[in-house]
Amino acid sequence: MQLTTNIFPISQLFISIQYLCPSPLAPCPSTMLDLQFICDNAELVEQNCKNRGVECDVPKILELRQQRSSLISAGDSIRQQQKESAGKIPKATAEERPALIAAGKQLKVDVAENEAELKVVEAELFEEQSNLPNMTHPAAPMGGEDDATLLRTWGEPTKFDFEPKDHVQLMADLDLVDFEAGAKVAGSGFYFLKNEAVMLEMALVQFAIEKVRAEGFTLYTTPDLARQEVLQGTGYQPRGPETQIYSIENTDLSLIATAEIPLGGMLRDQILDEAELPIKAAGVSHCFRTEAGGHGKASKGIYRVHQFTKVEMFGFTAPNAEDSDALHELIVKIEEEIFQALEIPYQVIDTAAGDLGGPAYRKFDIEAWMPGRGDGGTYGEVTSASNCTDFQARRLGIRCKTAEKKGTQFVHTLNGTAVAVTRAMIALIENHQQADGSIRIPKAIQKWMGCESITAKS
RNA sequence: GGAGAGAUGGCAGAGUGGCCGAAUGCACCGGUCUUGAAAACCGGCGUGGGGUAACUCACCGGGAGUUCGAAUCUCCCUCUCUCCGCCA
Repeated sequence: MQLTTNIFPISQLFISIQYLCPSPLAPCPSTMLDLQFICDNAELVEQNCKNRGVECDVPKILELRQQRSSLISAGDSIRQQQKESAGKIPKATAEERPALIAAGKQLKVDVAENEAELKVVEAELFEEQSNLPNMTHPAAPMGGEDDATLLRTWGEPTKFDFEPKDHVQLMADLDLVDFEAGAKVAGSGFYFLKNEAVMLEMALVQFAIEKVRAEGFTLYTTPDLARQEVLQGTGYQPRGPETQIYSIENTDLSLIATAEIPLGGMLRDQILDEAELPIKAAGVSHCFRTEAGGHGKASKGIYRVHQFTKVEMFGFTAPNAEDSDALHELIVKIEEEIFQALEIPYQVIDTAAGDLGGPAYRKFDIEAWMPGRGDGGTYGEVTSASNCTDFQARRLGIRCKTAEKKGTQFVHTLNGTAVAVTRAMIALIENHQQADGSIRIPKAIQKWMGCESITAKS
């Protein structure tokens, strides 16, 4: 079973780490499945783990849950006695008092002991439970990275009647980027965009936010930093040897890897009214990734960088598959329309179970044709849209009240890329290059570029 | 950055060691009354855990502590507000 994503090299190191964290880039499964569900559907859960290539110990979870229940019951009854005994003291006579206080002291010790035991069991249970990935959409293909279903293709790989250049060459020739300066200032993996590339970044962002806004998404710019608890709540692992996240020393803050983090964290611990769902939010943010372990993987130019700008869609829906699947479709539709408007050929894939990462129930990626990538061009990932059902919401504590059911239920969350600027820029530049070395600007973004093509400076 | 005040249920707002999971008002839901509505009156009205259930436990911004007993006392943290300074 292939466990690595297409972004990371296969190595023993990663295989072992990925049992804890299926993809260092994707959220870690510290988010989780409902305990009751696991116990009621033990075989299903076990089968799902096999399909996803994740090791799990469901019988151990069942056992730990049993232990937990009895410890809680025992603790409750001790506390009940404690309350009762303490409650008698004010009315007790002077002679009765010492005995009651002594009993109270003993009960206090018993409670502490019970709590300590419970803590151990719960920690173990939490750990086991956290290892379980989300359930998988019945239509998602089985297998690993190479088993994704090709859902559809739009356009044909661009044909050139000249020798096409890759984006590194094009950007150099047109004076659109300065990697040396980036390295000087912040190190390898950083860059300065320059001249029309700056206009292009702004144009792509502007185009994307207008698009998602028209589709009913509320726009946000988000903090580019988030607290540790928000990172974890969203399912990211902020610290540790293989983290993808930059942390700020002497604080509990980290640079976000995607606006999914602040957008998901935005409604943490809230109870929503079903009537206000779905909530559709889109965020413009910078994304920072250490790309630990990513070196050695072909990554020239701006394909894999430590910082880029992205417009991200995020959704909260009512807790049922119909609603979240519907929003998932909408998100993918928007992503496709953006790339169609940019006149970039692409394909849409339905990611296979073994390559989903922890929180995703289903994931659709758009891979754009990149003429300069690989040998004679390949499709490269430019967007990713996941339905995480209630997996993230459980950890984030985002619930809703529904008319039918008593109490609350965890909402479903979804996320998808509208535009990841650097990746989109590669596809745009490489596909729209002309024989004279200039780059044609698609009509959809000309009004922000202020030109119809990028040409070499004299 | 300095000084002060504060954080209690959907909202407002009491409560400063036991009678408090929490008064009261508003909002909300159900009922009575009404031709209908309003008003009035009656009743209900937080979340989570454990238990087949009766029931029980936890939660007063978060964490640790004191105590037989904590919304209430102590310490740390976070956030909000007011004033001063600084600043894009």
